[in-house]
Amino acid sequence: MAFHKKEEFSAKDQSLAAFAKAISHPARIAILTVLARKNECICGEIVEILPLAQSTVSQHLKELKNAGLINGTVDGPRSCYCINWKSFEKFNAEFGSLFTKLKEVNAKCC
Amino acid sequence: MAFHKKEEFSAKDQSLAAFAKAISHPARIAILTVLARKNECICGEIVEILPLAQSTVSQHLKELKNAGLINGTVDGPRSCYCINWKSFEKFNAEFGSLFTKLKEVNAKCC
DNA sequence: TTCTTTTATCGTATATTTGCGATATTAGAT
DNA sequence: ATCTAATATCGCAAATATACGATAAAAGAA
Repeated sequence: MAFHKKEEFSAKDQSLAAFAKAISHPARIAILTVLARKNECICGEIVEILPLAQSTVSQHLKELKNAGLINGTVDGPRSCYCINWKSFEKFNAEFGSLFTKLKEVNAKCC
Repeated sequence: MAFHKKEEFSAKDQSLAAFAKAISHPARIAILTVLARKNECICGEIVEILPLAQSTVSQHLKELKNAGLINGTVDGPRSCYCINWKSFEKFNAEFGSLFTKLKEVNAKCC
């Protein structure tokens, strides 16, 4: 069954995989780009830019937030999101070190 | 419906998302690590190391291959895999530039 | 209070992913 | 030709992801 096999892998691999999953949909990469580009932490503006329904965008935002890649604060009837640079940088380093590690341990093959 | 909305995003975002998806499962990260570490391009050895059935590992290998992250060559009754460093490096750069780009266009918020 | 705007959440449909066992398939060994 | 070992693929079940419309919630404006 499609059961929690994921948990049998190392915490590091799980963490990196979770981060990768967060950015494994073009809509979420587009959202991150919009968040970085706009001066303010938009919300409904994202809906206008993306070819997706409001509820769908809200769901993607939730996933990015759960992954820790963005922060969200409530401002009246609207929500203000922005990139969590700290954790984003952490994941960036984590990913970079995967590549570095792979290269280091490599010993030519095929 | 869960329809091809993905195709409405930029080619670059789609490409990066596809790469992220390829490494969005700890088993696949573990496979990449094994492939990099072992001197030879293992195959069934991976099955022994991972807590997964042979058919499942074979499927993960297929996905990594489809994503272009590994190469596979048939050697008698067995298959020999190794990391495709060229495309892996390409994706690494692509990912790094996402982070760089986000930082560049950013203009403080929240 | 009632209306409006903005966003989150619920319910639902469909698609994809994950995983396994069983069954091909391939090629060397007997 | 038959057996064996290593892999890939098929068929299936269960879980998760994607997407939408409808509805709830929150707070300012009328």
